[in-house]
Amino acid sequence: MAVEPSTIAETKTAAEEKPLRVDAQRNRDRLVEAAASVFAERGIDASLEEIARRAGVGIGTLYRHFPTREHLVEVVYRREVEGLCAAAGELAARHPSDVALEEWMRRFVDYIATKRGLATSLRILLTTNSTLFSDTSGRVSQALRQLVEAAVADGTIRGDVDASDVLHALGGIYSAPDTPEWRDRSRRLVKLLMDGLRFGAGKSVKA
Amino acid sequence: MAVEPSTIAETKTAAEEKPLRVDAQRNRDRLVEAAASVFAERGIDASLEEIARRAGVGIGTLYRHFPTREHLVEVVYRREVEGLCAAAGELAARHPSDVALEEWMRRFVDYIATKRGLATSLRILLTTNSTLFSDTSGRVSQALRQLVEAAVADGTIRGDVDASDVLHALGGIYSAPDTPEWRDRSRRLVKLLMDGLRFGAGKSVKA
DNA sequence: CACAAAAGCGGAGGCGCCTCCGTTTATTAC
DNA sequence: GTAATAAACGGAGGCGCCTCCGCTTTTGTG
Repeated sequence: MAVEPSTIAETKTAAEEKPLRVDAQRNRDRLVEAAASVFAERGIDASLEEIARRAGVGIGTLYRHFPTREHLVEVVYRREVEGLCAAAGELAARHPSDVALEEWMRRFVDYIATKRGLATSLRILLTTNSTLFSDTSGRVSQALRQLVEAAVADGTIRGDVDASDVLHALGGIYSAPDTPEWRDRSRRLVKLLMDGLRFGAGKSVKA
Repeated sequence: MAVEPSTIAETKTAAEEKPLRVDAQRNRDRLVEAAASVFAERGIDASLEEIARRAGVGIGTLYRHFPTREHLVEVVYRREVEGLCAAAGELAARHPSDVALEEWMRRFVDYIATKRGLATSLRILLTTNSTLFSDTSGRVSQALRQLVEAAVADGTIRGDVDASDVLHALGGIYSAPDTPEWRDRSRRLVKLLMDGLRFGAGKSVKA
């Protein structure tokens, strides 16, 4: 899926199959953008007409590009994963490795918050498109591994853990239903986890 | 479907919880009746408004009785199972036991044909209402057992099989997707199965 | 029977889904 | 540049979902 022409998903589609007419590509991008924000704020059952409206295109255009709601959901989902993974590299480049890891986990939590709503819709997708999940979950854990290994390597977190441990530790996030306090609690969990990871590290960033 | 007027599901609801006003009960019955026939001919996604129309009631009435499509589906489904099980007893009383068994299996096939379409909707139901399945499948296998045991007992079918064998043999029906010839093939399967069951029976009904 | 309260009715109305097709815009060829 | 063709646009229209609430019918009580 074109990991990066100019960062993420928007332009990628151009190179992908048929060279789509420029207006078509522009509209498609707008739709994805609009869909991401509308899904985020109204949930997965948001009105497709609102998405079209917000993208400034007709409803017909939306349907031409995305014949079903699920198609649109999938694209948005993939885009989010893409962004999350790209963030790993950027954070690693810009921050001390433990901070990068912490920040990335924070974003992961937000991402899960989105996906939570998508769950039902994804369930449907998974029956049709089974590559989707293995595909993306592989990418996510790879991104996490990169961060964890870097932090272990330079001693900002303890050495006796690996990426799958951390992923497991984050797993607890799923359990909480959609209570309003869910987000806060998850953040606390991330902080707690980071404290644990930093404890007993070879050295700390700012002694 | 209505296996016959005053045996089954229609009237039962009255006694079940609150003694529903007579007009309400009448409308409810009409709705179930209409739903059964509309679902049968248009599939599970049939318009609820058409059901209301066919029942001769307003759409509001439909929604008052059945707040969601799934509620309505469940009632229809249960009613069908009820009919199928009741048929076992009646067939046993009116026909030689092997003929009763054969006829019942034929009806079972038709029932599955209906359920096929319902599958998706039922999947949703099952997450909510998990008694439904165990409940009904128990009933069905009990009905089958009754027929098989009777036929074994009077020697019209071979003695080395039991109800679960037969149910298993019928299981193959599920495998076929929704080809148009599906129904015919299933009938042939039933016939074949019956021949196998009669073969080597202690005696046959009409020597 | 009469009357009030409770229960139920039904359909208008607002919204979303999705298709269809006449119009517009980009692309390609000259 | 212009013309021809293909690609894409967009929104009207038809249908279904579901809620809401003023009206009707039943039921209980005397």
